[in-house]
Amino acid sequence: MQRVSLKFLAKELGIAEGTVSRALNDYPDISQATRERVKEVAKKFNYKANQNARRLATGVAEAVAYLMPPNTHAISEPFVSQLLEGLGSSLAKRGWDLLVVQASSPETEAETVEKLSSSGKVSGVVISRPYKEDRRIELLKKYNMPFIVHGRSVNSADYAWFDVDGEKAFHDGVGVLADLGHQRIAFIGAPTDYNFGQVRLDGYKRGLASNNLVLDNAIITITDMSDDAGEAATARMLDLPQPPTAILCATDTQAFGALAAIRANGLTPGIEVSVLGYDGLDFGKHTHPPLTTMAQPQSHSGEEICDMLLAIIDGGNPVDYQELRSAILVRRMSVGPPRPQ
Amino acid sequence: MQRVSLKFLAKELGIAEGTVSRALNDYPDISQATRERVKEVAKKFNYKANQNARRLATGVAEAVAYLMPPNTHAISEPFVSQLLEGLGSSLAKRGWDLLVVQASSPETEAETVEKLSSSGKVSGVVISRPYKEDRRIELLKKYNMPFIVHGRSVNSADYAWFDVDGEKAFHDGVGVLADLGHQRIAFIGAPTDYNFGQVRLDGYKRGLASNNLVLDNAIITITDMSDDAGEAATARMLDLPQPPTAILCATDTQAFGALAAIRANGLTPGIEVSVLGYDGLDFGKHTHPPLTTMAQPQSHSGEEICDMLLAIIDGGNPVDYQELRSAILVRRMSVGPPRPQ
DNA sequence: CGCTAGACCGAAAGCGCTTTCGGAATCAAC
DNA sequence: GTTGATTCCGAAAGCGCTTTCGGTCTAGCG
Repeated sequence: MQRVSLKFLAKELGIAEGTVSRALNDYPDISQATRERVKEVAKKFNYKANQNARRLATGVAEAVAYLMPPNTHAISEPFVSQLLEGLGSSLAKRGWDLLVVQASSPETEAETVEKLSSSGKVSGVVISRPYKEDRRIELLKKYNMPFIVHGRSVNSADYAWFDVDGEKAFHDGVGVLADLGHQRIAFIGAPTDYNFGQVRLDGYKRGLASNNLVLDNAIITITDMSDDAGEAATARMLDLPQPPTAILCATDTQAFGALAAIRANGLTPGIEVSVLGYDGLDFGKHTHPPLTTMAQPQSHSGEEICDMLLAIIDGGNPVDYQELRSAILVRRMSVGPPRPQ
Repeated sequence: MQRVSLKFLAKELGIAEGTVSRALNDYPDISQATRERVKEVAKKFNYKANQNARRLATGVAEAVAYLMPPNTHAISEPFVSQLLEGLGSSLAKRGWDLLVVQASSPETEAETVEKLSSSGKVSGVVISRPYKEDRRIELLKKYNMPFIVHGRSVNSADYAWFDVDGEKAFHDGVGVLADLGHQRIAFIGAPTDYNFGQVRLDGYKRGLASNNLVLDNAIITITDMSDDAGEAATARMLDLPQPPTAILCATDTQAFGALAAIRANGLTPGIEVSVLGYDGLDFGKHTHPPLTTMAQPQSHSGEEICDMLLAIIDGGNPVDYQELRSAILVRRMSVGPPRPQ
């Protein structure tokens, strides 16, 4: 199979290489006639420009990278999949590529970002779930690489981001529980070196204050975002002299574990102990009982993030691209009024 | 920030560009001394080769693409995430890139494959969940692009693949149900234009035969792979004059829906009606009751698939890379003996 | 001390495309 | 019929790297 290049087409058409290129790229200084002739022959021979050459010549990569969250198994988390899907389809429409890159280890992360920035492979990158202080963000800024973060770090004034207001969500979350009559509301949180972990904790605390509830460290557990961790944390807190009547979880997955622990204790989630999750996973419909949760409006966030990034690549000011969304409550069966004692 | 190129380094070092390149790439005709000197300066200036130039010059892309399954929302399916993660980490170790590409629409799929093959962007591709007759596979063969398919099409003799034996799994699946005493075993399947859909159906039918059970089309429903579809199918079959006592589902997600339909009918899954899923999703632990399922051994399949593909890119014969795995039964609570009538 | 091998490096030719620049051809207008 | 403006295209110079080829220099040998 003869590799069909510009040169080949040019020879075939009897015109210059540069002319073929300009015709294909719709330059205005090419007559309608030759433009059509060129395109026709190109299609006939199924010509596809060599992307590497094109990128080298133009200096634009027409590709963006998604930097996987640092912890392992992150991609299996639904939010990553959702995001990737949105990015992918949005990019595909413009003919751009989506690179998904994983740092092989936390140590090589900086290296990875640097390589991404200097190697010309991509014209922009999106990262998610930043730490409070995130090295990647600093690096990206330093290298002047357009980027957008899905989430925020503590200091988010000078870059583009797309985030859901976790502080508000958790503040309001204790609100719904308190309104139901709960006085002793536990919190299962995520590691606070993640900014979202910190923020959700902050929201919880502020929610307590707003409802004149006392903060009790005994019913606050910071742990990782797995169902097993949620289960262990719940089991422990249920054994307390004064167990909580409701549990607020930083992630749905933790909440799944919480439900299991409650049942294992012979109690009924939603009746004896309420559980409120966060994420809005569809799976939550199928838990026992179905999980009440605060859903991230992530339906088209991938597309939106992509659009924002593209705008920045086109020269937009990152600061103009900061979007804050609100979570919305999905009422299912795991939250109810406290049982009268 | 001065773009640091080979030329820049060469000038800095006072030696020729080509020499710098050869030093960096460990050519044997460079003295130990200059090699070290070059590498040191390269590191000092944080030199990263422009990948586009490199790829253009060498003709090798050092990247592979994952072609997303054609249906929408496919990426949210756990198997895709798992695969992507394995591919990504495996590739990262070698410094290769992972492209995830989505055809913007089914019509443009062929176009997408052709572009992938001709544009020099990648040196190999992996696709999953092929149709019985899959256009992409034909195209990939035609263009002589190294590839491996996750799954198989009907005619899988002449390319590389990695698959789980769905036929056997479903044959054995009706076996475990039959051994428990079930006589009326329903099947909720996936569209049979997907090869895996066909194969699972075939396995089910053969399982019926092996256990001297009659095949009744009334309790076979081919539908799509969502929980809602599973729920609807189950609801319908439960309303039959002779409802099934057990239901075999092509995917766990359908099984989740089946559980819901059974409960909605006032019955208890695992007691009155058994449900056996397929996929081995972790989330199945949290359904009500926990889902018994046949798990795909997908822990490191991404890595394995990557290794196989790389071997083919290195000139290996695709036919030598065909791996068939077996699903394993994960016993949870949704399967039990039929209730004596 | 002259000569032949290596060892090491410089020069240059691409890789396949884009894009600028200028020249030829065409056309209108005087 | 000449001029000036247009239109259209060819030529050529890169983009930043790799890789071949040949030349210089040193070392080793007789």
